[in-house]
Amino acid sequence: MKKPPPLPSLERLCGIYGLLDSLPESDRGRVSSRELGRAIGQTAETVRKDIAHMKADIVSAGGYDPAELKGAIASYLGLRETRRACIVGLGRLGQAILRYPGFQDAGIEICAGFDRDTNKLELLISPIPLLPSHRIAEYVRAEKISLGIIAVPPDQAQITADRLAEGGIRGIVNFTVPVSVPETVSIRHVSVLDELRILAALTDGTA
Amino acid sequence: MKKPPPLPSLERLCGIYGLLDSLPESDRGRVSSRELGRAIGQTAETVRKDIAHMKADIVSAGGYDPAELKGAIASYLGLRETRRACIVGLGRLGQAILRYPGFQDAGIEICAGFDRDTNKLELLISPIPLLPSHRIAEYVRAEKISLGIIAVPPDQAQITADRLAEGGIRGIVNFTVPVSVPETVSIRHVSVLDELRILAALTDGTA
DNA sequence: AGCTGTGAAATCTTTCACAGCT
DNA sequence: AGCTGTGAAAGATTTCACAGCT
Repeated sequence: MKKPPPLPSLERLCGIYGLLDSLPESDRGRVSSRELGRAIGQTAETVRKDIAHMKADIVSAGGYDPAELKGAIASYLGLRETRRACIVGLGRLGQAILRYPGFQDAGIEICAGFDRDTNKLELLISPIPLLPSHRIAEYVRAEKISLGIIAVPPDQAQITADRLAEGGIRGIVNFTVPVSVPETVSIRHVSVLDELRILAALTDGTA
Repeated sequence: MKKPPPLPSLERLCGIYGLLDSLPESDRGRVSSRELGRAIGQTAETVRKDIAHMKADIVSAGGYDPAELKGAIASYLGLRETRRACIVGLGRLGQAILRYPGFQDAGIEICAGFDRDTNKLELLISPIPLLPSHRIAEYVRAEKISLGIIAVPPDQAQITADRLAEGGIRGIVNFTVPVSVPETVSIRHVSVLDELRILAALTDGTA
């Protein structure tokens, strides 16, 4: 990407990209910054600024062309080439992600699953390789996997992160407790509980 | 809460709260702003400012007492009384959340599940009531459920949000495509795909 | 020695306002 | 009439720096 955009802007652009991606192909009309903003809970100006950040030549006659905008975002964010990702932890959550159909044509390829329990590995049916967790570092490195998803029990979170880091992973989506990683690794923590608590705080009686 | 804190601060406080919550009870030592910051990826100053926002009387002799800090955050954010939540969509993801053990003693009580497919409702075994989706509004209102989780297929996301809103829900965690809700409802969108894309952008060759 | 609390500065983001284009 | 692009203003957040406490 030409110049690292502010993180909030990057997050919004990814949201917009996902939105455009889920738009039916048939939707030939143009889309305005106001509509985009409403969909992701932002103002039209913020959306325009985000788009302006990209400094892409976008035709903006009465709104944007969805396909063109999507392409511009993809180029800007480096989403053009598919990134290889793996999941560690094949419990309920891990399997749900493993089976999530949305990764098709989304620029992300889930190409391996890991679990500590070798019995489980044999029972699960999957089109992609499922391997024991002790092979994470080796396999990630060999297969040039750059992104990882952690969906293991809390007490295994840190060792999982360590193994991924050892394999040279670049980014981690962490569904468990916070872990520490080397500076070379970007990490995104996601927690339903945290989200629910944020909502609880936002909506308590006094608010 | 005394005064609505900035959203980023609120998010961090929730993160810290979760962290303290997952700390072993035995951990009698005090915890410093630096440690907390490292765990959630922030500077010590930011953490201190967040804590200062609460204007709580916290003893801060060489760090904070975990239990005291946790209690202060709980009071401040209105996390003291348990909030009732429901899940809509009992596919793989919905079930994973339904079965997630972490809600115990976490101030959130998942007290109903909904799905469009009545066959599925009968097959699933659950200690909490599972009901058909058309009953959402009625049940949410009757049972005073204030938070909802949307884990349905994309094409049902909007109608699900509408039903939750109709039932008077206060907040929604949305795992699907963006939906629009009345201003009375707070919404948090969470998407693995978005997170992976953000990481992809953050870690592409040029970064 | 280490840690917190906090004003002040610096930085980053968003909003406003309006010119220009279709 | 509606929409984008963008400088300038406003606003919010983070970082700095240091006094004060244990």
